[in-house]
Amino acid sequence: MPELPEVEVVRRGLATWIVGRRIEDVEILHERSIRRHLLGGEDLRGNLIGTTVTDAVRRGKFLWLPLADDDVGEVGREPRFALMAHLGMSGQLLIEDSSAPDEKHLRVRFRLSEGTGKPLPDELRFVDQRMFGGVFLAELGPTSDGLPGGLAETPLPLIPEEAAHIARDPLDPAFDVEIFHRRLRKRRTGLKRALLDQALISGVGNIYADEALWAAKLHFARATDTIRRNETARLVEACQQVMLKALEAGGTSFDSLYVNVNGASGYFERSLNAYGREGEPCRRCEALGLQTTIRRDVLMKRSSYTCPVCQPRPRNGRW
DNA sequence: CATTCGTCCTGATAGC
DNA sequence: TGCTATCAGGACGAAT
Repeated sequence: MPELPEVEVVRRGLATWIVGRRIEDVEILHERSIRRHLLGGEDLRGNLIGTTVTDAVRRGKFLWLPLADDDVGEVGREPRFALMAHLGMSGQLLIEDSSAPDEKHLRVRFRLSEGTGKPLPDELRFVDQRMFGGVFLAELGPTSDGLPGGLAETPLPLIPEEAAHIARDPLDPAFDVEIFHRRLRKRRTGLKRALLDQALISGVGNIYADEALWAAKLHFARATDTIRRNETARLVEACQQVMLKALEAGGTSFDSLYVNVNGASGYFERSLNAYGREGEPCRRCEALGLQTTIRRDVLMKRSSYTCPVCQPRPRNGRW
């Protein structure tokens, strides 16, 4: 499941291989993957064809490619539109040559102009088995979000309206722990629910939420309005540490032509401490000579994994 | 207003 | 063998 590190790996691949290329054609193989483009497939095609990708930007799990219009007078100006993508659960953005056979779950094909110099793959493909993800055209809004977890001054580039409600992620240099702490304390919910709320802190999904909570020795049901400043700091550091480690593991091959999200996340599984480890020993306890096993609970219809010793359940917790 | 729930989707897997 | 049931999860609109 692509969470922030996996999406960042994809972003780097796109920044390396797609920026500067022109979109020559768009082929939509499944309408569902463009459902968030309300004006439909023909509108999407018409708006994309002839534009040039100027950048690859990410916030949380949202990814977008700002586009310059080739029309006279538009080149060189700040892009006003972007091709927005969300990978959902199973989405991939693959950079491939048109000679490569179509993937079984190929949903949208973007044919690209040739780059300068050596021959480059001429297609960007959106592949998505479960179709929770999608692509669409977004209008870029003003820079000053001043909002979700952010500082007043927002560095470029512009943010699509559809992502304006998404908070800063823990790897964003402008992520502000103090603002996050204050907003967290105002919540009347459990800690993991808050972590998964993209309007409060973005990029954290079910897997890294469990990993960060384990690393910070905090329970998912801990009431957010009782969180202390040093606990928030510990949690944010845990999020950063876990995500940076995953990024390090998956980001090493970002210049590969084949940007494979699943391949990247496959590596991460080997270094998980909590997620998916029900019944297996807690590594931290094990090092201390204790025989504790990770337990699984169901929260929000999703699995949550904790160490009952490192992460004791709070008395007045909120599930 | 804040918070929580239900829904979308497909393929792997378990159980009979 | 082949059928059905269950599970996985991000985001968003609906319900509370």
